[in-house]
Amino acid sequence: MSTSRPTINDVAARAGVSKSLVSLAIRGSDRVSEESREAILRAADELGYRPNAAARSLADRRSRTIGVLLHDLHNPVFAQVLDGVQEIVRAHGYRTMLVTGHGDSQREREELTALLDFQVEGLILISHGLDPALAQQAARECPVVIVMRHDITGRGISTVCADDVRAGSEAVEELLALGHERIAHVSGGDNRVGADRELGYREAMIRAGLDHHILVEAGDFTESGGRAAAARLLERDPDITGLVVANDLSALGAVVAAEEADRSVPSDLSIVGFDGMSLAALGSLTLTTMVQPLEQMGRAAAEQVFRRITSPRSPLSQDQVISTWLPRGTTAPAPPRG
Amino acid sequence: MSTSRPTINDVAARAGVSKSLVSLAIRGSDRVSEESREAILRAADELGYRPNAAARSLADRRSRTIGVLLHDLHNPVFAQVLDGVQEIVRAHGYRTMLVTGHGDSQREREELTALLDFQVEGLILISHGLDPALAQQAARECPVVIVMRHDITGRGISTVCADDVRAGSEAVEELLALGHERIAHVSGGDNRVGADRELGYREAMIRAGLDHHILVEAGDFTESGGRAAAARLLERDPDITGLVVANDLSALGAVVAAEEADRSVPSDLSIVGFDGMSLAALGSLTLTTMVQPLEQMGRAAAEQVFRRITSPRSPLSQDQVISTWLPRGTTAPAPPRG
DNA sequence: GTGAAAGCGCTAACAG
DNA sequence: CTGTTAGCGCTTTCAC
Repeated sequence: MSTSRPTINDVAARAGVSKSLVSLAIRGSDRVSEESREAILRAADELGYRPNAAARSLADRRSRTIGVLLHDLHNPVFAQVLDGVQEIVRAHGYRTMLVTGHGDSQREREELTALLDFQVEGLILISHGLDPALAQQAARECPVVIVMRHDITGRGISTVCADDVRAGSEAVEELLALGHERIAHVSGGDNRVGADRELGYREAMIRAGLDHHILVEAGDFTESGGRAAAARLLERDPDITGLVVANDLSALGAVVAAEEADRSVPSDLSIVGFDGMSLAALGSLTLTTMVQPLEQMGRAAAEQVFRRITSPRSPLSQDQVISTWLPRGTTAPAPPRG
Repeated sequence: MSTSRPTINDVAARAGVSKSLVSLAIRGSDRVSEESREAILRAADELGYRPNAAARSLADRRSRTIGVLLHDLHNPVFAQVLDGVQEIVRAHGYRTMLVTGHGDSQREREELTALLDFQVEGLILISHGLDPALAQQAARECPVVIVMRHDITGRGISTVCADDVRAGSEAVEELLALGHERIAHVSGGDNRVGADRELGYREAMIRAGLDHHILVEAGDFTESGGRAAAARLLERDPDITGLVVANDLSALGAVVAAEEADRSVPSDLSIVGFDGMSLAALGSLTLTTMVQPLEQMGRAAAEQVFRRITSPRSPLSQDQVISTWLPRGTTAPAPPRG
């Protein structure tokens, strides 16, 4: 059991050398004689020695750890971004320490604090509901990269985002191209990503001269929120033929609402989401969506963190990635006017 | 920037006391005079002091951290278990350190090693493909609780599992009750969870005198694997009316395969999954499934870990939870015999 | 090459 | 109540 693990001293004793030499040998320094190295490695192996990470990061003053705050784990979208992050972090020989705040700001603060207490060397924040003050505060202690929220800026903060306004407009424009006019919107609630997509929707509608058809109900990026909001929209205006929904997860909810309202998708009603989440293509239901390059965003974020760790004076970046239209099973030409 | 955070010494100096007293005050000991406490807390606050987690866990010889290994983050099922885990871990004032192995055994070993190097006080392993040797090795260093794999046992290992054999049988029996006879199975590949569910399927078929209709194709717990396996089954025997699929994720894939084979679900073909994953109810597609109480399993696992941390000699448990039939949109009475 | 000594920031006796 | 003294396990000068 926890009969305390062997320490560097045990190895040193067994190999008959000093602990400094063990330290060097373990980390593969070349200033150790072949002979000593062998003895040390063998002793370590026999003892089952492995360095204590806490001691090392204390002495080293670097944790070799990147902290990642995720909104939550239920939306697979975050997992996709995380994959990109992990790939780069691992490549640098670092580890990632993952926490989630479940969209609760207080909880996010606690978790972030815990990461900082652990002396993470960099922070990647992936949460659309993130409190800007939190991020700015964290940025005083280590490099911070924010994914999906370009509006949070400040000293020490970089961002990796899609152009959500443009994506919002493009979703509308694609529906327009399919002949839709009565296009409503399920928004993403009180946060910048949602607000931007909604803005894009509104602008595109106005540009198309369809201001009078602008119709919005608030969702919250969850499946149930999207379902409820879509239901309200369909009740307010049964003539809607197109629905632009703030993200894929709530768009899946909107599909449910559509069926409950006896609208068949896509023949009666076209639905578009955002994100390109991996599980959005299921069964009969393959969601049309504005895809974001999620893994790529994760990689970009991690790369930026390491750039800043390596050269703290390197410039802060504001990466922007491109969202693209991915037509699948929930969109079709507008039904003939009734 | 990282201009080194204030330490306990800085606080002590500023408050005009010794660092031991600061240590006590910070942790809320009552052996500190009201006067000193105030001075210390104020100094700490002014300096923005927060204890260094690495130093603390080194001196304390406890990390107050529970390590969690997850198969991967793309199957929302794991997120649900994790929620239960986190709830309990937080309640104990501990933190969780989360890693994933993406189903790769070598990678799982690395990540597990990293957790142990960090001196986690307990380990919760949630990965159906887990290598038993890995778990047993880890159990020599700290209490280990394995979720979903009752077959991995050993000194220091507890388990929290559903009775997958029974669940497998029950899925079949429910289909039998709906009048199905030609019931095939998409398995979960080379791991015990999958094997158990398959065994349950086989046993139930045999008990029903339907051995000659036993038909199995191997999936791998992924959506695409389920889709491919289901497609093969439908080709091998077009008369199948029921499909028991090893987990929800692959069941969703099976639904796609069914539609591609022009079988309509559930009127032509009933499909059952396992797990009760939150995203299995989407749009027209609400999957019938054998639900496991995922959050509860997570809580049970965490509670067991703390029980073992608190009293190392407390008995190893083998918790078993109940899977229940949740009929939804992908099952229906068997079509009349052609 | 190798070892002795001095910390990293914190906790934990043990005296006062 | 409070300060002193030792470490926790590891890295890192800096002599030899």
